[in-house]
Amino acid sequence: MAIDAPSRRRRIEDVASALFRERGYAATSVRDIARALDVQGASLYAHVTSKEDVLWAIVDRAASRFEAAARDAEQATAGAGAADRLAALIRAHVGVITADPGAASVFVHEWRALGPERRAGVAERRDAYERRFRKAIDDGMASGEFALTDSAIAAAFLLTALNGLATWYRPDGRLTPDRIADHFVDLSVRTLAGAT
Amino acid sequence: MAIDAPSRRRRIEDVASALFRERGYAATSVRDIARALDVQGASLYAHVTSKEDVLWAIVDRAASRFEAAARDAEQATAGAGAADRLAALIRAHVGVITADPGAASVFVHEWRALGPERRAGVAERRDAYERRFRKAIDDGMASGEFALTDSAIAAAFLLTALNGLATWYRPDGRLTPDRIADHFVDLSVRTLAGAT
DNA sequence: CTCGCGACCTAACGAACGTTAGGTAGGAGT
DNA sequence: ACTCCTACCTAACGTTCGTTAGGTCGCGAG
Repeated sequence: MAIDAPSRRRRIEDVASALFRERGYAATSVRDIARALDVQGASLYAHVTSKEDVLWAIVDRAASRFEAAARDAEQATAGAGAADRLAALIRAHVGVITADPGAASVFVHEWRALGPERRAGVAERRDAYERRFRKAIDDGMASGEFALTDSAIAAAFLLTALNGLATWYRPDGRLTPDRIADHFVDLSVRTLAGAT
Repeated sequence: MAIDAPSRRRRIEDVASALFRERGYAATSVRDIARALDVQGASLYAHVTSKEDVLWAIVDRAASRFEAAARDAEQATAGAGAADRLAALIRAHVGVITADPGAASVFVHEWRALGPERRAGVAERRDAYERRFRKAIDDGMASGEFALTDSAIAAAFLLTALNGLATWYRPDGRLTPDRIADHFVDLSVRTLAGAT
């Protein structure tokens, strides 16, 4: 086997990501995933223990990527101001989404389909992740870099706009991930720091 | 029958809206909807011809509301500048979402579950609706009210942020619909008109 | 050569799905 | 009193779902 051939398990998750993104988890059957791999539905169970397990693997990996990217962004801007830190967080967020839009979209939209305990865990990680953005916004308000009357609604506004990228991004689109990140940083800073 | 008692059909659609919003169309069974109404699953078919028909009714009505609200907003700001027109469009959008978050959320997220012909029709109406925002943004760029380098990505950014409200809005939340509209207009204008 | 193993197959399971058929109860209109 | 009509019921249909069982094939290692 070639050294970098993706494992069968991994290829299943990638195909499932794309299908879950397009139709949603509930509307995608195990046989749909198998058909995209030119295989019988039952054959997947040699590599996978359940359908929800595939969803969990996708969501968990995507969550870890977002977390790692945000951690790196914060470390790289340790001494800088809140606006620079937020810009780095946004670039990291855009980078994770564009690197794997399927997984990112599933993470954003389909995690509700998980069982109660896993869903609760994801909700917690999601909240912690959003708090990093929230903190950067609050710090920016405190330092005068941002001019806002309500950081909670600004954070919700911004994060939804950022996450929307997972829905509409296409690798063959007009803009490269870097250009999109540029625009997103620009738009976000305008949103928060507009002249009052 | 009391004059303003909602019809049984309408009550089914309202309950279905809420369930579709929470779990998605595919993950909600006809028997789930029936259980929420304290009725057997098969009993719904006295009022409804199919599950997809319920989805279609919800989506179609929501689409009509968005269209009517946008039309009114444009008429009310016929002589004003692009920024004022966009502000009116945003207020209208927020108003429709907060008036019926279930239907709005289903319109935004679940229309993909419709059959091909209906889905295509909704996609077209959706595009036409978004073009109204796009036009206001382009007009604002032309008149100098907005300072942007790429109206397409700004429109996508903005519309996703606006639509996100359908996901996180709760009637018993901290902010009234009017206050949310104030914030959304403020944030949007900042996003588009930031000092460059 | 043979052994084991990864990858796949067919067949089938019970459960849940959307939907249909046919029937019952009660209230409103004549 | 009789007849609709609305609203609901139980029972069942065919299909699809996620999943299990058991078998086949080919290939690399000993």
